[in-house]
Amino acid sequence: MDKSYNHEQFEEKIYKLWEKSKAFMPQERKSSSGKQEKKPFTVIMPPPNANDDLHIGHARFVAIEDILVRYHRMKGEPTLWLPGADHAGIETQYVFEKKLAKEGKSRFDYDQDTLYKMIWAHVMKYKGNMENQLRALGASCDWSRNKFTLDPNITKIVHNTFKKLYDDGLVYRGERIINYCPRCGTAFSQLEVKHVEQDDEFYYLNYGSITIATTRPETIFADVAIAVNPKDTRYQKLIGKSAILPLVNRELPIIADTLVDPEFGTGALKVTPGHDATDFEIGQKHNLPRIAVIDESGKMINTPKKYIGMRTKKAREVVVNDLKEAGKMKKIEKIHHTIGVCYRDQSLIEPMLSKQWFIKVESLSKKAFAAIKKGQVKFAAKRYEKIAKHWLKNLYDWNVSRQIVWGIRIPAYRCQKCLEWTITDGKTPDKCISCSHTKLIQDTDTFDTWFSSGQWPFATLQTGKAGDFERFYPTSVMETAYDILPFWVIRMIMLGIYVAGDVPFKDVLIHGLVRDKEGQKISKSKGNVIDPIEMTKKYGADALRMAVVWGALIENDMSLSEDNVRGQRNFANKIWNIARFVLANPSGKRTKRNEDDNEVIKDLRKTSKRVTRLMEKYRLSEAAEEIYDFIWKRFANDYLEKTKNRREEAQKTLELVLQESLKLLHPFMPFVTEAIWQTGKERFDSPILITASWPKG
RNA sequence: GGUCGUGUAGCUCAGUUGGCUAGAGCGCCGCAUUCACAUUGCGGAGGCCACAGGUUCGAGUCCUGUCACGACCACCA
Repeated sequence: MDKSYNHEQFEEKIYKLWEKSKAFMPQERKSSSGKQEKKPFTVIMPPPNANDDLHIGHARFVAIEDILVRYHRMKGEPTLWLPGADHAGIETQYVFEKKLAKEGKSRFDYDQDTLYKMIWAHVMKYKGNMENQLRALGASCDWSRNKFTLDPNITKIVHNTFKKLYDDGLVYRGERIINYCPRCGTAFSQLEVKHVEQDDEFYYLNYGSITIATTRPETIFADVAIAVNPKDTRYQKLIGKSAILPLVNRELPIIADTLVDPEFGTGALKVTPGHDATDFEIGQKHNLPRIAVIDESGKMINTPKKYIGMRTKKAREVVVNDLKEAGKMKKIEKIHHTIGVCYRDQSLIEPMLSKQWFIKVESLSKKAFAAIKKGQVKFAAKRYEKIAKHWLKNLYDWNVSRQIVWGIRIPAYRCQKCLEWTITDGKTPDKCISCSHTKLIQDTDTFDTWFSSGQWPFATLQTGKAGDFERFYPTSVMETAYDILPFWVIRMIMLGIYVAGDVPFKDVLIHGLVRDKEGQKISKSKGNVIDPIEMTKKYGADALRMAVVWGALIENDMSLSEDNVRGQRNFANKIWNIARFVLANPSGKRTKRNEDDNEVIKDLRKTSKRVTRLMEKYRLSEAAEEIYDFIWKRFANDYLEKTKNRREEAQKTLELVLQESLKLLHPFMPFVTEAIWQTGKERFDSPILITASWPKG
């Protein structure tokens, strides 16, 4: 054995050894007495986006899940960790469009089919890359069951689910105010809109009999009424009268609605149902028309001629100027308020009218809520249960259509004669369901990525090997980051219950983010990124894995610095050198244990017991520290030193303690422990560590 | 405005039904070198556990309030 552990020399070889041993696949381990196999332990990997390298956050989830999986595998449970990749609709298209822009091209230079194929090629490259990075981190997942969200049999399931929802009356196509990003050219769901605070101008405009205040004067042409609060004494006598829209002198009715806040602005609201969600609601109640003055590219329409075609920002300037000239601008104030921006590119979200496919969520979310309440889904950290429940109670109907090509095309076909829609399970229909006309055209929209990934646990198992779904569903634990709890976790519960008839997982383990050593969020713009692959190359996968679970509870954010990784590399070297010491001597024959031997074995058992208990409670950082402390302090610094003048006598005990230490540490640091095991395997109780038996407490 | 959460050594964090003489890693200081490992060993400094009240034989741990910070949500045009 070398003087220090050289990870580069072992990692690839050992990964291949594991794969060859088939340990990554769930093993049938019927006991000799013919009893049933142990209950399987199943984890569906949150599929990383197939559009980029893994980042440090991925390294943390890989470490956490792999630790759990390896632990349960060693306990002899048939263990399945099912890997996959996500096509990540909007994110991937966004990345790809940036790449096109660099070449001076845009998505509008290609037809839908060509663009789709180009993105496909791009994604396939990154998908393979990403999978190799998972291997480099030591992920012991079953590659024979690897899945991609755009696999034909997965999209088939997604189509079926949509059809089922439609047949059950849970899908409708509705004109609603949607969150539209003109730059991305697509609508977003409620969850994909970020709110940021900013200062803006607040314009007070003269509408004849009444003054209104607005931040968006360019939308006045879409006004259809003025609303005041019915209790507002200032305006009560104006209700039923009319106001005059400046610049175009259109008459607007003054109506009363309780949604108007009398404290805000002048207490009078310009009702613009075409470009504001609240106004839309008011408009519906009062049966008002809807006018759109901004189109999908963010340009003005349906306005006086001079504004048509202007971008909204420019239009605002010109309108403000015209209002001033017309003497209709009473005053301008500053206002600090919150606006919606695209979570992807931070550009302003335009609320606008659009026809989209919606899913009625109420019946689904109620069942999901009940499942959590009944404990069918348990959250390892209670505070996330609260958040999940909060979300399930506050969901709007889910807009699942996106105006992008990169995704699963919605199986909705529109009749060219009667304009009715025919929904199928993916097949092109022969004829329209309402008029039997035979010319139909498919909707060009694709599904929200979360609609397909919300079906991931049952979709992956139903399209896997025969019997997988029956054997592994519901899965044991869903481990994922808190920032996608509302996007993903609650949708999986909703759709899992609805389609597969049972919750998708029994436990939810939410992990926190990895931050830099000052506790700052990691981002490319801050320049504080920690590249997991670079760390792996420099210090070894074991060191990185240990570092990303070390020092903070799984559910909390953690700070990581290179020093932490280096420290764990030192620990890997420590166990290597312990082994070097122990394995240097020939295996002892019969030996007499003295008090030191007995004590260390007793402590080993205590440690094993504690570690096991901590693992069951997902307290991985404490388990890691327990093992670290035992191996470094108790075993190396204390016991091992005491054996130096009685090597032969203590040899058997040294080997036993080493063997059990390697087992305890293996889930955390799989490579170095297996490397040692293979070096001295004739002295240990299994030919390969990955499937050796977990120490008894 | 609402919800969730956080404030413990220089830094990053543990401290799970109240018993702590408050811990770990990193950092810092001193000493040790042909011993499995300097990717090391031994020793050490460093904390009114945010603040103020309360419950209790006993509170870092429970309750109330205050202050500070963070995340998320919301129809304030």
